[in-house]
Amino acid sequence: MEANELHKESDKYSLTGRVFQRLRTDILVGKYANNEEMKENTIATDLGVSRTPVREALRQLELEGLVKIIPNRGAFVNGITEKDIQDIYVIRSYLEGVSARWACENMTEEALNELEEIIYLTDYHIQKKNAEQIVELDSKFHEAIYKASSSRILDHVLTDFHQYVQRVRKKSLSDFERAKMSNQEHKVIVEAIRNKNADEAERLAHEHIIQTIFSHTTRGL
Amino acid sequence: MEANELHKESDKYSLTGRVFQRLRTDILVGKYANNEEMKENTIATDLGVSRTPVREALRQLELEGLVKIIPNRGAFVNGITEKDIQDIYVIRSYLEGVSARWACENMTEEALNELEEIIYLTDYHIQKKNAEQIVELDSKFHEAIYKASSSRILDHVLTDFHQYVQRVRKKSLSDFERAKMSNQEHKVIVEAIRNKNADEAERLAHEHIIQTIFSHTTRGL
DNA sequence: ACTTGGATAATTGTATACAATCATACAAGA
DNA sequence: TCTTGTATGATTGTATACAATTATCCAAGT
Repeated sequence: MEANELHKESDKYSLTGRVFQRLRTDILVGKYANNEEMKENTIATDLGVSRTPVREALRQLELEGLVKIIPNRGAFVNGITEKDIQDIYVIRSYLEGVSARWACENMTEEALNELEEIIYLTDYHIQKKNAEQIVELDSKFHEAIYKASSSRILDHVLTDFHQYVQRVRKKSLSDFERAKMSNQEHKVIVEAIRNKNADEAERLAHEHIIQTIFSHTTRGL
Repeated sequence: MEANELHKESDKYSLTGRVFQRLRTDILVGKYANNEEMKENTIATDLGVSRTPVREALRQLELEGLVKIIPNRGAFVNGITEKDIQDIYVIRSYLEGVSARWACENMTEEALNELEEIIYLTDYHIQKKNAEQIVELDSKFHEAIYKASSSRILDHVLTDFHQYVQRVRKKSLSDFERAKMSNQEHKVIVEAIRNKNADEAERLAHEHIIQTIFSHTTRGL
């Protein structure tokens, strides 16, 4: 579990938080069949904990839409479909645009330098063909812009969606040709933000995600 | 609590669900000061329940970002600010656009007729100056389009945001001049959807929310 | 006066116990 | 054979008990 994947302090320390993360991952990577019942007792004994943290985790997952709880009946898996992923990308394409726009007004010099450092490092790892690091840096890049938008609402929803798709398809950037183009797109986005060209930043960030969708669908990833 | 305000089955029946709704409303309408500590015991005795449902509700609220839980320390209110509301409107303006676009492909004849019925009814209540009904119909209109987008992801996030701002400012459409314009905008949106003019539908739905922001800020609501 | 240490109280975290609800199976009757 | 009722077991809902952690207070020492 990478550090940037948790947005609740309690995730690190509390049992409930860990159970939540665990179940979320398990659902997203498909360890549960869709509509499968998630019995509190079974999960609890499997994980070696009591029912209490399991219940709390299940109720959190319900809020995220990953499980459906029918009162007095139980919790049932609501995995995300291929269409859900596609939808999320489209939604992200718009919101990343807004994020880049707002970053124009709020991004600090340090944050900008950090972005450029990420781009530089990414170039290196593309050369070395280090898929793992490329994905990691891509996450950092996007989340840095989320933060720079200075909107906790936008940051919250984008981080959620980003993690959502991230977990399902880690393989996105293992096409090194696409990774190269992607990093190039990152470059011009940062340039637009540095020049405080909000319209351009929004358009470029939007197109960037659209490109990502395109490269997915054409390659069947 | 109107029927369209709950998107979890469990809300109706379980104690946890009711406590969740109650605390959420209380936070949004400002019954708790920002950063105020929400002690499990206090809330439990206040509501006449045990700590268990309160804990589960608090953890759900944490996921929504309405409270911040510090492990072994407690839960603290994270109320939404005026800026948060503004941000939500901007985000909605984009996503309502997407929603209208997708509705072009998926909306059934019945759903379209329902939309037109809502518009017709709204005209009536504007004449009668029934603010309550106007707000209610406005919600129905938007949520019908969310549903018609045939995207559970988009529906989920838009419904959340819509409820968010709804609860904070019920007064939005009590300006009858604005309500008139709003309904006019609804009319042309439906027309665009009926004609399956996706670009136009998106643009109009987007502008519609922008107008809403504008009427808020200029009137200081 | 200020800090530090430790006892005590308050609060959260987790587990368990009990109550309420629902699913299943099976038998009785039409 | 099909329905229906009922008993039984399984599962969830809620409350409570206990453990772990943290906050508070006060006294002792510098």
